[in-house]
Amino acid sequence: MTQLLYKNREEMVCKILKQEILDLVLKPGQLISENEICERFNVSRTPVRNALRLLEDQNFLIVVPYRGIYVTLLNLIEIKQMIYMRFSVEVMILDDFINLSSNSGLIEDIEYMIRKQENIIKEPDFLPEQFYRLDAKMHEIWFEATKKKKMWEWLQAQKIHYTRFRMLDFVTETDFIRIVKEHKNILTLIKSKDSTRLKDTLKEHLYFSMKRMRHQIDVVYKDYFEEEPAEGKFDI
Amino acid sequence: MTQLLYKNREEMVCKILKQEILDLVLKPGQLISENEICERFNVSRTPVRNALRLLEDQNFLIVVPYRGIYVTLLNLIEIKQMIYMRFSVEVMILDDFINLSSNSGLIEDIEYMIRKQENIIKEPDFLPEQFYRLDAKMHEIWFEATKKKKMWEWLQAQKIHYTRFRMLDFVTETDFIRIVKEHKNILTLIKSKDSTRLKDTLKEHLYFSMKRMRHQIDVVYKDYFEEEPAEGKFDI
DNA sequence: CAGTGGTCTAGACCACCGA
DNA sequence: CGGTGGTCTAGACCACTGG
Repeated sequence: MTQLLYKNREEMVCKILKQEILDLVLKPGQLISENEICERFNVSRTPVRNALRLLEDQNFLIVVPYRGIYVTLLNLIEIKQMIYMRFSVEVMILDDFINLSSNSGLIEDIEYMIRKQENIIKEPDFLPEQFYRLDAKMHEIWFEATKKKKMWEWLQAQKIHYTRFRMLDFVTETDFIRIVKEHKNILTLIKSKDSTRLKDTLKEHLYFSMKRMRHQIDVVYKDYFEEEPAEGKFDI
Repeated sequence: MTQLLYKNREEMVCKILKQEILDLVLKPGQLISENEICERFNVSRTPVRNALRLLEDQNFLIVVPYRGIYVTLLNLIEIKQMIYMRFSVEVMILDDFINLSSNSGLIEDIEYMIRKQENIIKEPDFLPEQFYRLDAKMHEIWFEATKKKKMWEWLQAQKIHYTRFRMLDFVTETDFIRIVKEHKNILTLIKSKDSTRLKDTLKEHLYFSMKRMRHQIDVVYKDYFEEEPAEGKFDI
């Protein structure tokens, strides 16, 4: 039974709904109902409510009292600010990282991660998720080395909107070769301890997905996003 | 009745426990029990469990399955990383802020906040909480102006440990005059658009509470903190 | 009004811990 | 073993929404 795959019904409901939201089976803006979920999974309200509350905390759902529960729309403002926060923090972290007395072993780690990235995108049955996992692992290296692991966890916890955003990105064509090339660039700059150019390259790297998606956002996936205030559009 | 002060029993339990934790009535490390809470407030497990889950999410409690629920210890590592994140982000924000074309009105806002701070600390029945609220309001100005309000909210949401840390700070003697002086310094540097010195001053400002508390942490409040790995002690 | 969520209870049974 | 939390159900009643 499905039962055995999950610790409990709450987790089952939560995980399944989450995946459906990420996969856009449940569309941004869509209405869902407590009772429907109860019936669908054949469980009582308690585990369903707990699951829904979790999903609300994680920003997948928004509960409107006495009306209904909606899948959240993607929020470009939040995504931009998330990227900005990543950028601010990572600039400083990398600055610390290149000044670490003994980072030679770590540089090898980074080189290894990049090689893995190169290999994986060549495989015929390659899945974008795998790449994003490797990408995250690489960034994690310098957070860990500069003893900022907790910060990395916080940043990860808040990136829900960003995650779904990237999910759209899968559908679109993603230029993994370019991404790996940028990673190599970053590595070179780390080695040469070129703080200034590192900053620019990192900015380019983190903001690239936003630039690439701009058209898709404005046209194809328009309904999945919250209205933006007009002035906010070009000042990422 | 107490009932009328709160939306529901869950909120009542949550708010009261939270305040007791912040006030150190419930001490870091202390064991509490679900059943005790139920009896004490005369409510069933459901609202208590929900309240406890919220407090756990907010890092006030840690639930150890089948054993008990403990008030969390303060975690210096997290506090340090929180300050670091504040610092990284705020450096960049202020850099954007001083380059804003029209920030003259905003500078007046900052001046106004600083004046209020000066006044409030002179009052005889002045409470530190009021000062911290004003302090937060001031920092918020440049987050808002650079359109990074969401980021500010995220940072606020994660500062629980930091909040209790500051709570200890109340007990200790806090040099509010110095803090206001630093604020004035920051303002001057904003006006002169001196990005480099702004960075240093901000660092000093944000890390000051940590330095001041160092002795208290190591001696007086030792039991309230988690063990730190020895090497982490001096590398904030 | 009917429908949705919001709140809560009582009580059941299970799973794990430490003595 | 006894005690703690972990999970879940069934069912009750309330409060707000929209038509």
